[in-house]
Amino acid sequence: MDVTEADLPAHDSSDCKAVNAVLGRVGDKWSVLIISRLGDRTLRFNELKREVGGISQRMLTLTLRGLERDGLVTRTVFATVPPRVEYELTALGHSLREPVDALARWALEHQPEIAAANRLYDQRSQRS
Amino acid sequence: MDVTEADLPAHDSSDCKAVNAVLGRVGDKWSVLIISRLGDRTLRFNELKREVGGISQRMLTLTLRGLERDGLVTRTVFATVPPRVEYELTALGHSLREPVDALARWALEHQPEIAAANRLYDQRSQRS
DNA sequence: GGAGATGGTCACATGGACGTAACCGAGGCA
DNA sequence: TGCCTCGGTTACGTCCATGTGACCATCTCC
Repeated sequence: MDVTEADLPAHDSSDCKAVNAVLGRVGDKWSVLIISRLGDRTLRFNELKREVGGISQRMLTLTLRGLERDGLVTRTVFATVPPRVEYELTALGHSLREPVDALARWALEHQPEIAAANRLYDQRSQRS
Repeated sequence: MDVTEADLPAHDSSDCKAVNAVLGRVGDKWSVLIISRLGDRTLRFNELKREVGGISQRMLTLTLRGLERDGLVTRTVFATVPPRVEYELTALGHSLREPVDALARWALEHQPEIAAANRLYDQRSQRS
């Protein structure tokens, strides 16, 4: 049987676009970190900022807006003073953690091989 | 028990770097497409260029170099004339397909939800 | 009265990602 | 002689993502 077509997950252009959109999100360092932090509990804007560490206010806002737009997090404003805004993973956001964690596990598992390949490659290119 | 630490896949900074390196690769549109194309058979440079479609020669070279450096593909030069160069997934490269395909499957599966969330978000922000 | 926290927005700068096009060297072919 | 293919490399330009720092309004606390 011909599996060459069947086991490519994204083959037509519309599928490809959807996959690339998700891949773009996942390729984004901040999105992944935020989803990871939001995994166990809801966090407020500045809590998130402190927890993630190193993210600028602007990027946090932008990233959260993107995640919200994709239906991965919910934003809840409490009209207290000072204002309080809580971010929480949606069910969709939680379900994304599974494949992302799988990828992270792969990265950790194969990190030594990648590092070794890097060293080998750099050694060779230096020799030339 | 306290699982808040245990089930975060990347927590210390070195792990985080490794994960981000892989996430960067995966977030790269071309890398994923190339790995996908190389999944079933080895391809030559221009075959790959034609198969992927829309990639510039420069980006193909750069992306392949990156993948080679990470030990995901092998580059084999045949000293024929005209020269022939074949690219092939390594075992490591093949193993990466599994989590990446999982992510792609997630994307396809949840594409309608994401699209719906997008529409809803855009509607709301337009109303404001 | 002034500073700080909260959750942003806006203007600006900059670096890196990416595309475009030219060039290359060896050989086949007309 | 000159053009084509293959598999690049290099120079150059452009655009977008991201960081920086200022500003805002409101309330509390010192």
